[in-house]
Amino acid sequence: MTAPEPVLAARPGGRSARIRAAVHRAVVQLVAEDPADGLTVPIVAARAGVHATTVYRRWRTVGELLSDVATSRFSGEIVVPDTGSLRGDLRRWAADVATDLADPDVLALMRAALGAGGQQGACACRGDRERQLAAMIERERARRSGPVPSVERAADVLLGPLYYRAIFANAPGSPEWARDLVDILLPGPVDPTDDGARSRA
Amino acid sequence: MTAPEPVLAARPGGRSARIRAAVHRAVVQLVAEDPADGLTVPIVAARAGVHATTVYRRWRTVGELLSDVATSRFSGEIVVPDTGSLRGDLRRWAADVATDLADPDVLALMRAALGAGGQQGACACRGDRERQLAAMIERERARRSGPVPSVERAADVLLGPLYYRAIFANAPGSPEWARDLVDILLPGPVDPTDDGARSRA
DNA sequence: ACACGATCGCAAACATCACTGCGTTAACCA
DNA sequence: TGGTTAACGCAGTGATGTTTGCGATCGTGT
Repeated sequence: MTAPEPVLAARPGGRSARIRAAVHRAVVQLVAEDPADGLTVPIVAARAGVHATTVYRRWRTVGELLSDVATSRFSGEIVVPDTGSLRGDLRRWAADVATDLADPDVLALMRAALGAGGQQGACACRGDRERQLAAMIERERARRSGPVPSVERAADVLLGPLYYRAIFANAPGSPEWARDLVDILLPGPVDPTDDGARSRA
Repeated sequence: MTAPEPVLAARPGGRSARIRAAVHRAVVQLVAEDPADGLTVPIVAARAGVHATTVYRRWRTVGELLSDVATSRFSGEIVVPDTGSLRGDLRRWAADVATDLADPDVLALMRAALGAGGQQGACACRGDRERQLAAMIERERARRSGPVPSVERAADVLLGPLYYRAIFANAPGSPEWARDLVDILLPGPVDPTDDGARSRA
């Protein structure tokens, strides 16, 4: 009642932020270098130029650390486009996601987060993407009155193939391929004006 | 030229097979019990009633062990149906895969194999499924002369959503939902006789 | 049934990891 | 600008994981 927000107000100051960034960077590097090799706290700490104790205190286990890194990496990296139509939005967005998933380092991070982070890690990898999908579909629902695909179906048809190819087939799809996935979700003739390709105008 | 197959003929006799089975069973159990907890060789060995040395010698790392277990688990578990039509085959097969993926233990094993096994683990989880898909499509190609979807597209539309829901969304689809995925791959009116549901006749 | 050799169990040595106080640094606030 | 305290560095310790050499066991072919 006295102070505005007294409880649990952390101290995200300069040093903490610097250490957090260094550790995150170290994790990304190490996972990219040798995905199979078991990641341990001392190794990460050494690479980050930080003491292992610090890592143990901020992130209890390697799994939590990986989940945290994955959450940061897969949040805000892609922006929701606004082309004026759902088809155009989805096409550009799918192409962007495909481009992002084409980076081997990203794949290594996702696999590591899935393995060590379990349920937590899985959510870290897909949470933001599904939210973006929901935002685009919700916007379309407000725009038009006709039938709009559900978020679930959009995730099945778009994120399913995208993530499957990247993680399991280890052959990330091209942006063009990803763009065409939208035609599975939205049947009917393709309106040339609803293109997700970078307009040169 | 002298002996039939002299070189590198291992000794897959009774004891080796027994130990292999015990270790595999231990891995499945432990991964199912606590997916996030880091799996180590001593822990697996203790559960299997085998000495850690043996595990270290047969499988060099935990990653290789997990890949091996995943390969065994995801091979031969599902048989390729033969209903007489591609649509029927795929519908029943997709439903079977969905049923298999609904087991939390299977999900835990897949995540662990992805994390520790890397590329190897990923292939272990999808290899047999994609081969089955190719077999069904190849059979259809020999049966009819019309257009038949490619294996790649079938994997995108069927395995993509199936695996995505299981691994990332942690909400495995129902067999009925999986069955309907086939209608995305094979457009046109659904022939009632081409059903993948268990016929009660 | 016998001999050969691959595989396993065992124990010890070694390396690494995970955790715990305590002193020090530096971010936050008045 | 100075005090307060959360967060970090440090060193030591117990626990755990990994490797290696040797003797024993059990499958395999004759």
